[in-house]
Amino acid sequence: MIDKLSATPVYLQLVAILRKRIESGELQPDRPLPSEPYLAAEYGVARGTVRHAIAILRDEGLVVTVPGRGNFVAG
Amino acid sequence: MIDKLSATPVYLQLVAILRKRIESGELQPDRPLPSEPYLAAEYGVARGTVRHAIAILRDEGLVVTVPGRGNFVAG
DNA sequence: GCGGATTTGTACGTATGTATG
DNA sequence: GCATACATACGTACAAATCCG
Repeated sequence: MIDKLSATPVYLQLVAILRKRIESGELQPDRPLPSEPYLAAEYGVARGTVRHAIAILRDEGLVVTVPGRGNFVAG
Repeated sequence: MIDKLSATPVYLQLVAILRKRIESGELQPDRPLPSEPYLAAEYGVARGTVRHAIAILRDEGLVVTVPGRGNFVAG
């Protein structure tokens, strides 16, 4: 999934992957994304990199973050 | 300047400080801000915290970042 | 053109705090 | 109280871009 040798930064690769998972319907509106630690383990990246990617999706309005609960696909 | 015990996160305190330095005219349009390592040392915070604050000012359009050159007050 | 210095960019790891369930 | 999850903050390392001698 993630190519750490690519010219595209890992966090942008992750943005693209998560956006695809959302737009494909695999991750559905009002449903939580996998937790940040889970995504970090799933893709073999640091949690900070996951947070960087999610922050971009949040800016785009695709994701809503709720402290203590999780990151949700915008409804 | 920075109160690490405040309820206001350090990076938001830094946003307020830098915004004031810009709006007061101390930091002038098209002139560079002090470098990130310099600001980090000046305020006794980590460089990541400085970058967090600058990213917000960039989103607000007050700062323009040029890789390899520096962060500039929007002209 | 080359090398070194400076500055921002990316990525990692760790620790602690806050909110929720 | 405890476990889970996000928020903040620190530190480190290296890459990439720029500039200058």
